[in-house]
Formats: sequence, structure tokens, C-alpha cells
Amino acid sequence: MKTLQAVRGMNDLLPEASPLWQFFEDTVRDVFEQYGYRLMRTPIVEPTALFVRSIGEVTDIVEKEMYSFEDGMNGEKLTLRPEATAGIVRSAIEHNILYEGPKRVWTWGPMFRHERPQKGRYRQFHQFDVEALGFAGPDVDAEQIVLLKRLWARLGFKDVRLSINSIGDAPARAAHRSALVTYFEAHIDALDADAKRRLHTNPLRTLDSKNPAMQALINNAPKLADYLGDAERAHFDGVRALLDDAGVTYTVDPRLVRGFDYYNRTVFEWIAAGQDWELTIAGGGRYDGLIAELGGKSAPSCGFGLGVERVMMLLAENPPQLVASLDAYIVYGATEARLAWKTAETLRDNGICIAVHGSGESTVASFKSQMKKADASGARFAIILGSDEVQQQKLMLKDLQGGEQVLVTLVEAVSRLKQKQIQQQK
RNA sequence: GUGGCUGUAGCUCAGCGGUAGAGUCCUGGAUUGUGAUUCCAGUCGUCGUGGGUUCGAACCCCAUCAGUCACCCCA
Repeated sequence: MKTLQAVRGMNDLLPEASPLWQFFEDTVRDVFEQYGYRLMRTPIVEPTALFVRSIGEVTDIVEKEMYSFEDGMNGEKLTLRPEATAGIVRSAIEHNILYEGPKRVWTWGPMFRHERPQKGRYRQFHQFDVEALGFAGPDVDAEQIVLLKRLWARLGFKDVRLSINSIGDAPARAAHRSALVTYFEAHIDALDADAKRRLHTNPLRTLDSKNPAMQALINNAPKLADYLGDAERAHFDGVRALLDDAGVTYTVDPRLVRGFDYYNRTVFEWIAAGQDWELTIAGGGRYDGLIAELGGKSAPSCGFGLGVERVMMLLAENPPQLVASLDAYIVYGATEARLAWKTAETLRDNGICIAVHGSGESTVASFKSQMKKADASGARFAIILGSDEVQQQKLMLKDLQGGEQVLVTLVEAVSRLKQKQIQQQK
């Protein structure tokens, strides 16, 4: 029989890695909630039209990276979500959740893009996603940026930097774009192959070209900043002023553009550097027109996505000290198996997290090997239950970090384990 | 989607036409019921998969799958 393997670009999360993921997820939730964002969840599958209309018909994502298919039952055109914002907005409109005013929400889960996999880039990847729906002011833009700064601090990240830019509103962007196309067309002989190919599809990307021969041309190209109106400029200045107040350092990167058509005004990216890589770990911006575009009442909004796998790469390079989830691991002699099993259940009644050594079909492993398992389990204590302990109606409680062991009653064991739980929480 | 590099034990990798290896992990023992270290012994493989060349292929060739890097693009 042929052994099956995971679909290309889609990864398994193995139990060894999950404590770190859980630490990260808990921290993220904590910070989001601290800013008043509330969880909502939307389906992974959405109508294909939702993404075509929100992300933009001529983007790479829509043209060649979406997992789209027809429902075999009724022929509906469906797509596995490539990003989170569209689904949130669809849901917000459908349930009219902005009826009572603006709302801060967050969501998370798997996203799907059919790209060629690389480090930090997968076909199924996970994002946390934060959206401030119906807020027009620059304060929420800045709020989301400082929220992320707080998150990096909580995670212990140091080499993280921020790029921001204003891409203006749609008319300014359109005017700049056509000026850019005109400019490039006038210098068509100086363009490299990529730039020619992108001339009419994505001329903005050419501004980001790494080709040294193009730099002079790019430096003299029309600047988007020159096309911004007073309101757009004031908004961006507002964001910057708040970031300055918060002591956030950033660089304004005129070349920063984003892949989705719905963005306007503020866009930002947090970029992290690992030992041999540099990747955007969070990116987002304002999308004032999207909700109206998708049929809702106009509601200017701002949001960002956070790439979980990429953050995990950084976390894994400098793992935090994690508190063991198990308080104790119980080991026992052959004749004490039933008692050990029942004792563990009694301890759980008292709020203790405890694993019982799993037995073979007819044999009980030696104390030595059971102790090795106890050590490997990450439990703080081993509880030893053998004939000596049974005779005295007590348990041997061994601290696996210090090595001290004491003979205690069940009640004493509970109170000692509880005490350690409280200490660890501090 | 294009191009380069790489797939050998659970993990990290050596071997590069002639009987599949090391370290680690795991199991048992030295250790009197007790997890580090040390020492001893042992288990573990369709050499990614499918074809081809050859007396003989982990090794050479082709295809394919996967990983990775550079593009494209992006979280």
C-alpha cells in the first residue's frame, strides 16, 4: 500500500511543538482582549465572488493562488479563504453587527494560497486577524500598530522593525498610477523584463525592484505622496503623531504597497529578522471603501493579519521558559496499578493535572523506566506508589526539579501540589 | 508558475557502482523499587517513489513526489 503524505505546503503540528504554539496563542488572545477586541469566527469556505470583489480581480492571489472549486452537489462556486478580512466584512454586513456603532473584532485560523512553498510560506498557513470596523480616525490605525508592538514585547522579540506608508485614497492612487504608467512608457527602453511585464498589471511593484540598473529611473518616478490631498495627508500625520507619542520607531517606506486592492491610506508591515531570514510577520492597513463595496453601509475600517508560522519561527529561535502543564506523573508497582489509577482520578477531582504511566498488556515497566517517562513528561513532580507506600497509606512525592522527596498523605500531596501551582502562576 | 540545490534509522548526517553505517533517541543491564552523567548490550531502514542502464544501483540516467533557496508574489 502506498503511504499517504500531507498535501504539499500543508503542515502537521506535532505534540512536541504545541506548547510553544499554545503559549503564543494565549499571549495573542491576551493582548487583543486588552485592547477591547472581541473574537468572532467565520467559515473557512466562502463564495468565490467574495474574494474576487474584495481582493481584486487582477491580483495574483485571485488569478492563480486560490483554492477554488465547485460544490459537487449544487454547482456553487466556492473558495478556501486566502485571507481573513473579506469573511469578517461579509459577516459584519450579513448580520449588521455595526448597527450599534463601530466594533473591534479579531479572528484566527487557517488560510489557503496555492503558492510555491518556502520557509515561512505555506499553502495552508495560519493568521491572527484584527479588524476595527467603522472607525474613521487615525487613532485606530496607530492603536493596531502599538498593539503589535506590545505583543512583540510580550513575546520577547527584539529584532522587529516597522514600515509604514500612506497609499492615499482611490482617486489619488489612480492618478499616481496613470502618471507612473505614462512615465514608464516614456522610458520603456530602460525597463527590465519584469518591469515591462508588470507595466500595466502592477506598475507599483516596479518601484520595489532590486535591479540596480533601474534605481535611477525609479528615484525619478512620480511619487505617490505628491498626489495625496489634505485629508489624506492629515490622516497620515495623525497616525505618525500618535506613534511618536507612544515611542514607536518606524520608517516611512514610500515603496510599501500591499497585495489587496481594498487598502487605502495607512498601510504598515512589521518585519522580523531571524538568524538567516527576514520576513513580514504582520501586515495590514486601512480599507475605508471595502464594506460599501461589498454592499454594506459605508464604514471606514482598519485591520491587519499576523502570520502565525512566521512568528513561530522567531519564537522557536528564542524559546521562552514554559511552565509545565502537568503537575505530576504517577509511577507504581505491579500490584498497585489499580490504586494508582484511582489515586490519579482523586487528585484530578482536586484540580491537579496528572498523567498515569500507561502500562503494557501484561507487564508493568520498571520504576527506572517509569521515572524516565516522568522526567520526559515535563511534570513538576513524580508520585511514587509502591508496596512500601501502600503499607503506610501514603504517597512518595518527588520534586523532579530539585530531587527532594517526601512521604505524605493524599491530602498533604494535594495541598503541596496546589501550592506549587500558585507559585508557578506568579 | 520559472530556475538551482537536497531526499539514507524517529532526529542530525556519513557512504556515491560490489554484504546499508555513525551519533542521538529508544529498550534492557551495571544500580539494593527512583529521572542527570558514565559504562555495557540490543532494536530500528522497501537508501522519497516509479521506471531504465549494468553481471551487480543508496550511488549512474529519466520521470515523479516532497523539502529548500532565488525569482514571481506575499503573512
